[in-house]
Amino acid sequence: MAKAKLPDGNILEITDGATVADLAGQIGPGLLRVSIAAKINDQLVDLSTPITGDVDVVIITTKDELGLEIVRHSCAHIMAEAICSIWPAAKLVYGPTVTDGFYYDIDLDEPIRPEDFGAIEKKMKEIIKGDTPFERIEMTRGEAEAKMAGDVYKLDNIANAKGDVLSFYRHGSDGFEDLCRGPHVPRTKLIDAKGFKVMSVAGAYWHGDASQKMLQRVYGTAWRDKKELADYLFRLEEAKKRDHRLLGKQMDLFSFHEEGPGFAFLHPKGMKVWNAVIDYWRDVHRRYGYEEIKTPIMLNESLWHKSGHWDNYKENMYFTTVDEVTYAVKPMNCPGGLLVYKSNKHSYREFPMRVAELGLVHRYEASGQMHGLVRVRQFTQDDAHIFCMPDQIEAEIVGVIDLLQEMYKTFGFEDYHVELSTKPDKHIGSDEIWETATNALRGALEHKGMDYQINEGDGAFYGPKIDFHISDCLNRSWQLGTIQLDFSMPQRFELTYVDQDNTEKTPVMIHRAILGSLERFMGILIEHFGGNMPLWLAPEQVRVLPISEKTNDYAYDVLAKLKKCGLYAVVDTSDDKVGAKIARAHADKVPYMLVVGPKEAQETAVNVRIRQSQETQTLSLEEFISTAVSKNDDKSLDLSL
RNA sequence: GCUGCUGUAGCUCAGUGGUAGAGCGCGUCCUUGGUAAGGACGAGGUCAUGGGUUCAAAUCCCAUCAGCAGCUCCA
Repeated sequence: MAKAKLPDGNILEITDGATVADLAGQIGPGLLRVSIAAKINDQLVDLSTPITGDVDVVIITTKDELGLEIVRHSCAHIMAEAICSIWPAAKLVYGPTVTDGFYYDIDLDEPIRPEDFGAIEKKMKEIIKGDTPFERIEMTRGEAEAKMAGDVYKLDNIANAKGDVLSFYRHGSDGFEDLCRGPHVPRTKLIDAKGFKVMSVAGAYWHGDASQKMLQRVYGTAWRDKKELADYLFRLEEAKKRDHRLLGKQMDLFSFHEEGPGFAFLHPKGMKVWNAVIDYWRDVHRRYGYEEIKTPIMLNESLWHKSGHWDNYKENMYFTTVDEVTYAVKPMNCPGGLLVYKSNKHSYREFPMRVAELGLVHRYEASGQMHGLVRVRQFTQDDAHIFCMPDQIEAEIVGVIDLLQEMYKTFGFEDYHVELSTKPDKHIGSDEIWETATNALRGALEHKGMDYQINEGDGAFYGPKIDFHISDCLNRSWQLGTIQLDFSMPQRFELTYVDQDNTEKTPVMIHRAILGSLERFMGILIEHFGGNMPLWLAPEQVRVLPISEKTNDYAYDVLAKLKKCGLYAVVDTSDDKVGAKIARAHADKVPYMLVVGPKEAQETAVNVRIRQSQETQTLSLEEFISTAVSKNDDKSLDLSL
């Protein structure tokens, strides 16, 4: 007798060689109906797997996350069959699951188009409704190779597979087979025929290598049922409404033009957000002991030879020639900053020396890389360089992280992730200095108790780094802050300081940015708040809505007082009804709407309605202003009065 | 950069090998209305750009530019 130990501690005895499905049936017929696969001794297996000996068994059902992933992967197989039946020339490459769905990479000369999705889905539904079993077929590596002879993609998959026994899965009335480790749902009908959708198709290089053939990657999503799918599609639509490119247009914050691809034009309202960010940035940097400098946006080409940018980065740089002298538009601020450093002799007594610059840089990004404000060709880095001695590194990194945490918290960002990148194969500097520096970075992160991921070998050639990433409305991750140690620049530029013993030494240089690019940061801010900016960042903070022309005079009085107190206020004297004015103020995402009519005019009061709320409250004008001003000054994220 | 898709009024989008459309916005007028959109009239478009096919092209074809999705890249 085999013994199966269940997660609840119960031990069931079953006939040796009986399958997981038999076991599930024994526990309860209801369980068998929703069972998809199982874990035997932590190994994922099909329901049809026989049980031998004493084992731990966890049965995976449609309700489990893992079950859903198996449904998605099985759905990928079914989509592959559907595509092969429509395009017999299609060659299958690789079809894994991803967040919320799956994709299948396909090599097919004829393009698959969105208008074909309906036909693919129809065929998939037929296959699901045919309710054929997923059968596992095992064979040796040699047999698998013989079976797939001539199919470069599957032979490649076989070569990459581990172990001597490989498996294929067969389903469908036509006996569609695909190389796969499994497991799969036992029968096709375990996938809800109304719970999946073919989403999109895009190019993807084989092996993710741009020198390889471009395949067609067909994306799909699959859920437990129709409702879950509908919820997902709804969430996706809602997320798209937060897109900063859309909101930037709707809220009149910025624009892009064909005349300058990748160059953002900030409109008056966008500038208000921008300046609020910068004012705050300056305030924080003063408090953390930074000086600020400004260096030219273009400098003689020779400087970029010296810095190494010309050798490593010239394809991405802009150049201009005047009077036969070539200038390079800076892609980074450091060389300019180093010239400032070199203008004087420095002593260890000045260290740590923290020098910040809001530097406008240009990088010629390839056309397909541009994305709204978050990937542009001209952007403003909130850069700073810290010059210090080796034993000051860790304390300085801790200081930068403190500053970063304070700023992110003020903006309401809690949900960022941290990566530490270490020495790459191609690098400069001794192993010893790399180790000291990497330990300093790690030590600082640990001192701050931060969770981080290590990217082994992903550092810059000139030093290790810590990056801070945050996701946009569609869960695409973008880098904001970065802290990089640099062993290259101080040498190339022969930076020195005079140490205690009166000898000249080379300082350690730390590059750091907190917001990264102000443009990118603004894009992320907009998405983070869905356009509903907190008071201190709102481009229009208060809108005064007179009930009729008769109270326009009072409305202008209110407006004047608001402006005098430094609030961005506007009055809406259009001859719309107050309901229409409120609707428009909501659409414009104005934090406070002040409705004023004869009643309010008589009492020098305002009837306040807060954005996204239905409630109103009447306050004296004085009280409203003092509360709003203090919330503005405190950078409060909360609008309630 | 690569694959696919898209480009029509300020914005969002219909549309068709034969006279250019809607809603919102904008302007004027009526309306002076108490909390999520009152009414009338009007202005506004070389249908991205350049070629080609055709009696005829905004529509079909090619190229270019720009944007979108994904891939690759981001020293």
